[in-house]
Amino acid sequence: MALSTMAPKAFIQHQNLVEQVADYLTQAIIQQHFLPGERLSEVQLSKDLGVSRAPVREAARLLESRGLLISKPRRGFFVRALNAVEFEDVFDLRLCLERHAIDRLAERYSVEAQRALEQQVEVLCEAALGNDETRRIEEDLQFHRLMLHYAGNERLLKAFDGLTHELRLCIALITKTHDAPDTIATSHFKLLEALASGSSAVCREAIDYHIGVARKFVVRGVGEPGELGSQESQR
Amino acid sequence: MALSTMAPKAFIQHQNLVEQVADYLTQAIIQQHFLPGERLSEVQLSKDLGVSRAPVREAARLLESRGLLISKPRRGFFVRALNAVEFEDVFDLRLCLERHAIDRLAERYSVEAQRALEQQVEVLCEAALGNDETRRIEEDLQFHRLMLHYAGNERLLKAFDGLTHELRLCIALITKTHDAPDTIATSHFKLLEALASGSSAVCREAIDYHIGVARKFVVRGVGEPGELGSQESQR
DNA sequence: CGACTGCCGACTGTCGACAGTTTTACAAAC
DNA sequence: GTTTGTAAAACTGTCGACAGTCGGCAGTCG
Repeated sequence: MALSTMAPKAFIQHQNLVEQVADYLTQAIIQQHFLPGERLSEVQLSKDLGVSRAPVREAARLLESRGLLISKPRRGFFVRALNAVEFEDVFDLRLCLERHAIDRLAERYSVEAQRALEQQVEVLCEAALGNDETRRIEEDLQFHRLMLHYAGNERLLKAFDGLTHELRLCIALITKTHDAPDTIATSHFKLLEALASGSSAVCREAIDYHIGVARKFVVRGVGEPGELGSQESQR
Repeated sequence: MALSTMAPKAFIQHQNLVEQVADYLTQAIIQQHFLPGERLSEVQLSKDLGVSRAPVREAARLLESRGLLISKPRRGFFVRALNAVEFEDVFDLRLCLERHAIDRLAERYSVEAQRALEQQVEVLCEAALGNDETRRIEEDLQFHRLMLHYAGNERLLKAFDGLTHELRLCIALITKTHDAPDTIATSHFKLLEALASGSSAVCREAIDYHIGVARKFVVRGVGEPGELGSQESQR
């Protein structure tokens, strides 16, 4: 067999049914095939996907932990609905994490990190010129993931990853976030400049501005508060 | 019936088996009945607890999302082991969240928030005098939960709650964190003073000091890096 | 005509079982 | 003694099924 020529990491995707179902559900929610607040029937999903209820349940639990679904005991799972306050909260938390990250990163800004970020900005700019909105968003998020990664705190990155699921939901709920390509480029270049300067204050100002722009784009157009968004405290 | 005199919220606790199993597992891990890195057998747990494997699996998934367990495909669940770096990361993230929270809280410091926090400090001081170490930790965490809550960002609080599970694990892995009662008291009173001052800089200094002390107490005595702690990136 | 009560359908929570895979134990060969 | 190959045992991933519960609807009483 020619297996030796392949990447050492497992290529045969042993992708669990759970992950497949989770991916399917995530896409369906992001693309609004399920409306916010809608109830998801486990049996219906099992039938549609041709699997049993066990993986569907586990996938739903996974999406619940990611904030895309809400579980109500003996009632089932509902698609998370976000009101304006929750929108603000998500972006505020993002600001919190990224402020900290850029601060840490400025302290330990290696050439490796610099090159990786510059390269990602190029990829992002290229994506911004194309028509694929989804890819643009993903490359944008990837840039920020890299920032968090090189900040040197994996737990911080994990928290950010947890937030990105909701972030994608926020972005998806707004039909148009299409910035002009040059806006995207300069906005990210400013972050690189700030990092290169090494100044904590400059970095903070840059990230505040950067996220402030994104927030403004998204928050505009959010209407009524949905009542399904906030799960009550569980202690 | 005298039901009308009781709280309107549901009294009969519909506690799922999943939650019960999750609580049991959490306690067992915190109290080190399961050692870090140890493999958990689903069938064994089902037999021990007298339930089927389904709720055990779901509870394990829940604890995985909380960072107390690690799942390896086709291998099962393992108790999370934390190395020194991960310890630092947890406290660094905590610092990140609480810095942001105290900043937000200082902007909107209501008398209601002030009274709630002061009351909680009293409860904490009382707990510090007793012998119940667990209760002291819980009351301490509860104080910080209140801070996050009154900061006005529920998503921030949720992130903190997610972190507290790992935080408890960190604390549990250290045998002695026993601060003197007066240290605990003054440490928290300083936070109240800082909030009352309304100065962002003062607040930041106070929270940095507060968490710095806690971190020092915990990080000391962490030895070898455990290999099970870091799950590789999944994208 | 409105409110309450009991029943019905649908669904979730839980269970036991089967198939495929990983681990372990053991024997054989170098 | 170390390594390799094989087989059994244990375990996870998945499935179908049953029981208890929830929401809605019809029937009944005031």
